[in-house]
Amino acid sequence: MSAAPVILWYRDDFRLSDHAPLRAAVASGAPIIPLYVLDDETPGPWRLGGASRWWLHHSLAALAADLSARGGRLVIRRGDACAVIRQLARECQAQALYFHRGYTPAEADLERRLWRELGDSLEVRRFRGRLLVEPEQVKTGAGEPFKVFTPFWRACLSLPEPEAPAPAPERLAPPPPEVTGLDLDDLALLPRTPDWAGGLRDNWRPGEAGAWERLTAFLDAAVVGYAADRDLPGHPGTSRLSPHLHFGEISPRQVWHAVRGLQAGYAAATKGGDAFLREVGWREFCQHLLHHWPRLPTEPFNPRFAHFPWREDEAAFGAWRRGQTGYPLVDAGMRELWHTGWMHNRVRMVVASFLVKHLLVPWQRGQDWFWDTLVDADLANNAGSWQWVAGCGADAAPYFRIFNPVLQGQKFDARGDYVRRWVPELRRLPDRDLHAPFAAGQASLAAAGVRLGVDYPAPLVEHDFARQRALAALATLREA
DNA sequence: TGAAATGTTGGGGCG
DNA sequence: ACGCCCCAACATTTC
Repeated sequence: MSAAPVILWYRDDFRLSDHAPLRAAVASGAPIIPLYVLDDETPGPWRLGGASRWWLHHSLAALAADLSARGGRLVIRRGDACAVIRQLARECQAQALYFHRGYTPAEADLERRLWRELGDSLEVRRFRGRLLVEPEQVKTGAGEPFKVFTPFWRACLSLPEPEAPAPAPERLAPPPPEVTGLDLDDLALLPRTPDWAGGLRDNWRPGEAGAWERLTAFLDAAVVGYAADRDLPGHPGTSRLSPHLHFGEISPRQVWHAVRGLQAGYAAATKGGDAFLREVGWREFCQHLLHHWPRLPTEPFNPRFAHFPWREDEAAFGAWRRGQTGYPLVDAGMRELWHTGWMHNRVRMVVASFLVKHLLVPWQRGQDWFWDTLVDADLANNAGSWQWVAGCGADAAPYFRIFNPVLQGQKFDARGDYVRRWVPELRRLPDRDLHAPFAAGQASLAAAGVRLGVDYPAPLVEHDFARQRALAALATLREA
């Protein structure tokens, strides 16, 4: 007579190592039902985007394989998670439900419902593990949540060191054989007609092993120069861990300890490692912000911006999405995003600033596009970062800080590697004209085979005009 | 995790 | 030799 099974509910924590709910399930000695529930039906603005669906498919495939290798079996179902779990628990007489705490409003709601509806019949246990620091662990002197990053991060760093991560269990007891689920393919997560995922396949390896491959490669090479090189989009100076962290294929605690471990024996990694962990800190900050301000993805954190005179300009928004603004750095970024599902962070700031300030398109529209196209699309990071760029967020860049896309290109892509890669029609322009083809001489354009307005668009707006217009729009907020 | 405008300074050309 | 102007180069302020 085997014990009643434990349901191990997976959601954006698709790993076996450093996984407290899994460890507890193994320790219970009971059969384990690793469960993933795709909720595609519940209406809501944050249904998974296309790139996220692609990643999810492959991450689930990797998780299923990793579980099988240890004797387990992933069970996939679809529908409202609460209803699915209730049904499954009834089917197999489960004794318990273990899962990681989530921080989005929808996840928090779901957890409350689970407790209310199933708490009497099941042992419902929630674990921490998707963040370094729980929202309740850090508060300002006044007892409020932090609204400024630097003191937030200082408070995080003053806490005791995060626990050392635990290894993956060697074996786990399989679910009862009568428990069935869907095939991964039944979820229809992959793009079909057309299959636009070629660039994603070429650039990414979803899953726990792929996450460690990235982290290891980063710590072996790029972390030493990270503080400066992370700003160069043409240089492989960043970790590219963001999608792996979003899907929980690696935990921030594992990243933390890997970096600290390296720093302990290798002084050259001190500065870069700290700068890198600070970026992990921004992730924590955004997750905390969303926890405390659930309307972060829809409403400006700074309420004054509710009256900002945004423009509805579908043509300009379309040109931005397609990478046809006439500013090479902006266009390179948007094309990198479309092709690979990712964009270098420096360029994310520039393209976002361009949309919000040069075009005056609401930041929510940009957020929507990123949500659909980024493999690391994350509700908290996306909302926090767009609000930061737009100037209405917590600890935001002041609205009047307007990036000049030409200067940003000359400064961070001086040799043009990045622009030439993603905007090949400009490849033959000399460095001095590459970031401003509209200002190049006729001879230079002709020599490079570029006809403005034919091979490459003229600028959507002129920078000086757009800058003045954005500042004028901001001025209306002060009057209001 | 800016950029542009404005102010200041100091070297050098020139009458 | 001297004052004047120009204008980088740098600093400060403003948006």
